[in-house]
Amino acid sequence: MSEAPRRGPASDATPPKPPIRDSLVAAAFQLFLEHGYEQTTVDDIVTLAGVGRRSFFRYFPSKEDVVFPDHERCLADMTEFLSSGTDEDDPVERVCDAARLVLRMYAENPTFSVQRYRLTRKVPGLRAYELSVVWRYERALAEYLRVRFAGRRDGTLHADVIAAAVVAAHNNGLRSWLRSDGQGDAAAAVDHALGHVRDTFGAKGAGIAAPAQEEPEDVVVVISKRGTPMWRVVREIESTLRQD
Amino acid sequence: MSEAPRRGPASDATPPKPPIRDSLVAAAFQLFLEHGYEQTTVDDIVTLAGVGRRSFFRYFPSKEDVVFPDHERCLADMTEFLSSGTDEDDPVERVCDAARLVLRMYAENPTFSVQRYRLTRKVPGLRAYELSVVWRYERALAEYLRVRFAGRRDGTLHADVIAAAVVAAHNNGLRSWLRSDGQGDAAAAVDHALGHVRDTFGAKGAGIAAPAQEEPEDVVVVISKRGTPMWRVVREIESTLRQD
DNA sequence: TGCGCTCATGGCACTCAGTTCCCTCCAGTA
DNA sequence: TACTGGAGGGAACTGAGTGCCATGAGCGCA
Repeated sequence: MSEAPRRGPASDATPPKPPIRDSLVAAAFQLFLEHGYEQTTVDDIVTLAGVGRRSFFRYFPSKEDVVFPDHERCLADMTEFLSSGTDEDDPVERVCDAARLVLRMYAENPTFSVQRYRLTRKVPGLRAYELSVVWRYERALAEYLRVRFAGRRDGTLHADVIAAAVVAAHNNGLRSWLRSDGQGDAAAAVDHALGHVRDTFGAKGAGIAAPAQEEPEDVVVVISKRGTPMWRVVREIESTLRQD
Repeated sequence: MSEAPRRGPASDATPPKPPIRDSLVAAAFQLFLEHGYEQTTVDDIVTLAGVGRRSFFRYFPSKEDVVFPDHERCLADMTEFLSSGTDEDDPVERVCDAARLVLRMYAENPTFSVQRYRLTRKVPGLRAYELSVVWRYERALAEYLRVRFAGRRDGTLHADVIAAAVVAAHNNGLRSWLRSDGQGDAAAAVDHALGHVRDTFGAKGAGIAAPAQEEPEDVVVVISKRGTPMWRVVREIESTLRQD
């Protein structure tokens, strides 16, 4: 049956009865796959799992959470990974490696991940929930990059764009692996996708248009197409001179 | 009181009684700002608006939707804008312009947009809803780019990454404007942010601080001391451009 | 004029997610 | 034995969202 995701850091010796949390996840996925997500009520789940209804909401804040039982831990792992780096790390490489942590979580339980992928694709509520989870990953990456790019002109803009690109590339690779029913090489797909991001934004790619980083401080260079409307040129200048 | 968002394409002659939809939006925002989103029930809204509870759910599929009353139309505008382009259009320019459509919607009602921004920042449920809206914009951009990049190696990957970058840049500019309580220049902020995306991904980088490998013929370079009065800079540019 | 049709609205009751409050059970302990 | 604290169970409540039906206004048509 559907494999339960990894336990928390509790005791590893639980031979006879699986802990309630795992029972709930297993029961939920069995029913979701059999009758659909919306057709399954929380009462159905707790009945199958043999626990009280109140206990469900003790382990999962909402019905949606039971579908993503390990994202909270993964997010904690990611923030810890990012905060444990040094200033020597290339920032883009670092966030790419952080994204690989998420991939690893998915790859640990291929059939579970594929089942969940099929569920989230067809249930709008679950898709929305997943978006909010992905958003938290993206925020974690962006926060890290904002710190690393602090002081740089348009640092937060760089951080936000690169974080979004990394997440998009990761998801592109991840989804192509999930669509293959977990048959292909997940790491290869994501590495390939992240490679493009690194080529675009990475250190040797010279970054995006870092304006005047090497210029003397009191000079601004504006390059504009001949024929560009004047109001647009003025607007560009104004927004550039405005310090963030 | 809180300004109602733009009507649909209905009759423009409705002097005495605002249509039910607008009454609901106005009543909802009044209560949300006064007591908070979660503290306000749908019953409160319909009572204040003077309509039946059942009518609320006829106009808005959920309580969250009343906070984003015009996104559906904007999304339709965007998809229509994208599908009405030609193959001559630069794809990156096109999606940047599509993003500007969203900005225009926000800029049309500054105070409404700022109020909504404050709400979505503090209510997790609304934030999640907004994420799902943004996701649909991003999907529309990515779909367009996938078609334009069809046949190209890693076309869908490029499409996904660029769409994500455009959305992130747009949101970066939009948020900075929203944080200024709608005082700053929204278009300038977003143009500036999108300029970086164009410089990173665009075919011809014709923007601020573009990597200056362009044909000199198309390009004007203005060098100016920081602190120079704006009128002097503008005059400099104008006189330069007038030379043709 | 009156008949029937359609459509917008209101009202009522229902399901179900999520919460609050309180209960029991059990382990450890003095 | 009594005390205590935490884990779990259960009843009742709130509120979002839905289905069903009644009402009433407008409208074409005989």
